[in-house]
Amino acid sequence: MTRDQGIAAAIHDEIERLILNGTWKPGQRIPTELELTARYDCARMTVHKALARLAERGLIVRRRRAGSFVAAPPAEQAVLTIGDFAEEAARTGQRYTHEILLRSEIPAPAGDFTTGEPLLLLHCLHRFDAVPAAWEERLIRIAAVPAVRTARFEREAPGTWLLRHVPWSQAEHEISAATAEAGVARRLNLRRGAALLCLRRRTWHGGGIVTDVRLSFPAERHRFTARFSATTEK
Amino acid sequence: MTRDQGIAAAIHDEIERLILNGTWKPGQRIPTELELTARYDCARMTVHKALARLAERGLIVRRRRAGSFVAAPPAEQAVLTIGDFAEEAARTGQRYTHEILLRSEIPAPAGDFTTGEPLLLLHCLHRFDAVPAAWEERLIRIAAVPAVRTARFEREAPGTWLLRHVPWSQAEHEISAATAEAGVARRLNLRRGAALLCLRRRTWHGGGIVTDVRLSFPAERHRFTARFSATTEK
DNA sequence: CCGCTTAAAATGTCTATACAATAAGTCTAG
DNA sequence: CTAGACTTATTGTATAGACATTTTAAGCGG
Repeated sequence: MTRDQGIAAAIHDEIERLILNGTWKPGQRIPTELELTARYDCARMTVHKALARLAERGLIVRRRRAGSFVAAPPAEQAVLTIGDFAEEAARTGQRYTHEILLRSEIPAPAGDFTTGEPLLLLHCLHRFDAVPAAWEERLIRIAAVPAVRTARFEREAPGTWLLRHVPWSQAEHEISAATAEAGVARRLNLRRGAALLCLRRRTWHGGGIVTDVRLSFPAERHRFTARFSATTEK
Repeated sequence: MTRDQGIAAAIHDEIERLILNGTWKPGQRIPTELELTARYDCARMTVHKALARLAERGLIVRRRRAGSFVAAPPAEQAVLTIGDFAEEAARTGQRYTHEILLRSEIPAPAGDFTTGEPLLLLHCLHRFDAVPAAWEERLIRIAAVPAVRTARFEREAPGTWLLRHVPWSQAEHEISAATAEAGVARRLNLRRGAALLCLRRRTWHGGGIVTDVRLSFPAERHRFTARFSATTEK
């Protein structure tokens, strides 16, 4: 991370280090741009760029006339990466397969969709090395992705297919736990009442909802992990 | 978001809009800095600043000599905000209380800590409106936060107290589901075998682990939600 | 047609300067 | 002592120019 070239990057990294190792504490005022300009013997714009980046990343807060201050540590945040199944399997050397168990066009129920609008309903079972790993129930608004009508989802699972067909969407995620009722338990090869880790994701594009998916994972076979660092390690 | 002042901000926002609404598609080449300089009738540095910001946010990819391209949409990511209990309760108008049920100094077991090092072990029950909402088991490395020895955790829960005493740490989160075994079930007033949503968080500062906490939530009373937008809505 | 060199296009960074915007501090009148 | 006006320190943004860096593309010799 410190291998970046450039004076501005060096200043940025050095100040970041001072903040992260506690030398400069939250609330403390840091030197002004002019002082840093002198210390590093460079142009003010160069210092400014370094500080602007630190401010954008939330490590410092800047106020005109008052100066720059080390920010208070943020409320705990976690950046979850919801991996693509195929990708995840590849990483762990497992074989991934999926199977569409239901495919049906239905009118939208009340809720997030415009009632009555045509939707595609899919049920899909995901397996890692032939063992059921996730159960997916998905609704897709056909008007948002007309091509979905002819998609067969044989090579790609619906989620992966959509990622390629709906660029730059927004999503809302909800993670919860539940106990398996009979239908899901049978699909996932669990006993009724087993704990499930559930992920619901609704995806939007250009103001309209695109898809609403619920994924259920056997508790002992899946977990979400996230590393959060103040420095948003890239 | 578009209320920012300035030419660079305006250019940034306009290009962002073109990408998000699909006018400029992933992979597509966007105009060069020089072309944009002409289009917006401003200095190259101004355009550069706008594009650099878009690149940092991951909406475009820039390659010298080749040009700038709309990036492929990222793998699904979700930014989870793990709210402070007290804060969360205040937001929903509930009354939050916590109770320390165990406090004990123990030598570190094998694992993430240096074996044998003195730790503080805490068990804590969190309640919303007197109803058990979360069960916390926490280890704190005393050497990392010596002040913890004298902290009483009467007004503040351990997590909140630590946030104030350990600035700018890093953390790793793990979310899973489980079924309640007897001890936890009793604390949370659940029947055995009920589904739990579990969060484990390990926090580091300056190279050393600070605390390792496991939180268990009754499945039907808690969920994590996260909104992800390409635009990292602040 | 291949591999090497060379030119050039595009982005990356820095400098120096100017002026704008904000808000903390200071002074003054009452 | 306080309200309001003024000063000024500090950050925010823009400009124009210079040079560095990277990598595609072109040209050329074999």
